Amino acid sequence: MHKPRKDMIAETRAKLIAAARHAFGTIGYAEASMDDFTASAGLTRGALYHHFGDKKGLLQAVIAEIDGEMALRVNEVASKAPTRWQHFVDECTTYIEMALEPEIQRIMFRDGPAVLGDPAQWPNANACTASMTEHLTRLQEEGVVVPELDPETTSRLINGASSQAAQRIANSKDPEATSKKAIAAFKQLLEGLRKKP
Amino acid sequence: MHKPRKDMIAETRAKLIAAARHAFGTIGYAEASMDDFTASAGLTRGALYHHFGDKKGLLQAVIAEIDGEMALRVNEVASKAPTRWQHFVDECTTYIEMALEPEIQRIMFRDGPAVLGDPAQWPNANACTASMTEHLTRLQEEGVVVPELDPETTSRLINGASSQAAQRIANSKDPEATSKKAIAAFKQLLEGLRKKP
DNA sequence: AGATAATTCATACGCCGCGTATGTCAATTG
DNA sequence: CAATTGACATACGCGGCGTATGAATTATCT
Repeated sequence: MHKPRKDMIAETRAKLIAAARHAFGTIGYAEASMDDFTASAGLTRGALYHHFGDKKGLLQAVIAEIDGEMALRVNEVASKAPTRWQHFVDECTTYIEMALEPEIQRIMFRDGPAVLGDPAQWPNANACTASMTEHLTRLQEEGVVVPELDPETTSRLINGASSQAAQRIANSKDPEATSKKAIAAFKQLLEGLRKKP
Repeated sequence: MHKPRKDMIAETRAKLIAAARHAFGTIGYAEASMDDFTASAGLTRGALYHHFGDKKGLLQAVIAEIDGEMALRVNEVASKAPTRWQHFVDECTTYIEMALEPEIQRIMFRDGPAVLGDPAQWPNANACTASMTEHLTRLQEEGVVVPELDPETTSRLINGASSQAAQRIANSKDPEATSKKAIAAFKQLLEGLRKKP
């Protein structure tokens, strides 16, 4: 009794994504040879081109997967905050923490934008920003955040700052100390969004 | 009467940098063929490898040149502001405006970081951030900006947000409207840095 | 000034990675 | 049980990169 065909396909797709994700996350997109990492999954480039069209298509699939995971983690952590504002701040700092992981940093914040362009235009990879945007909208409705801002624009800016913060921490000689400084500066910027009493 | 040798060398270096800058800024680093753009400068890859070591080395030279130009422009514009805080804000918004130019956006904010890594670690390409960092330090001394922040960290975060703002504007259907929204959000974030009276 | 060394670039070669075209085998469909 | 579709592997050619080599000009030394 063999597995049904659909399962086999899903399995090869998953294997390719996993192998590519590892290669992209370690040696980087440009240096990752398709022959090499398909072989490491027990396959060949034939399978890759069949399922994903080309190398960029596979990168998109990897990014979609990571984006989904990040959104899950962000919601999980932030949902425990007492106030909505705190929820929002936790969301942002969690974002920074995730961006510290080499794989995420490399794929989502460096090679991804270079190969696929502006992250705001990526298909199937906006779960994180979407969540942050929604919280900002709510905070505006509740009068916590100044009302004249465009939520999505704001969350994208925050996203950019997060990415820089993470890079700075990751490349630091003393990540612990740098992390404190970066998060402090970050929170200070966020304070600018609050309505003054 | 021939030109002295030093001038000839400087000229070929300049020609290579100019050709590469154009190629990198339009079709992008990865797509730019060394054979093609060296030929467009009337040279071959031999000259490139001799002067810059490899393709990355040439990218570094291009980046150093652009960075210098950006720092000049930022200082020029911002120095006309009445107060130091306004000077600082103008500096930031000028930064966004420059990041709107396709060549700068592509080379400094997309391909550059992907190929050379964290911009904070680039040699000979920190004039812009250095200037912003210094102004932040002064503003802290004058009591305008909250004192507990690390100036360089803060300016790097701002840098990241600027880059995102610029990308958002550049890819927008209505750049005029998006620009207003992005700069508004950006200024709001900067407000968080100010000491409350 | 003449010989030698060093510098500046061009040319030639081989390797590797990518994309496409083609082939093969299994699974589905009627 | 044919016929067809889909899922991969294999084979081929092209282009880009890096290096090794070569040629011509300029600097250096005696």
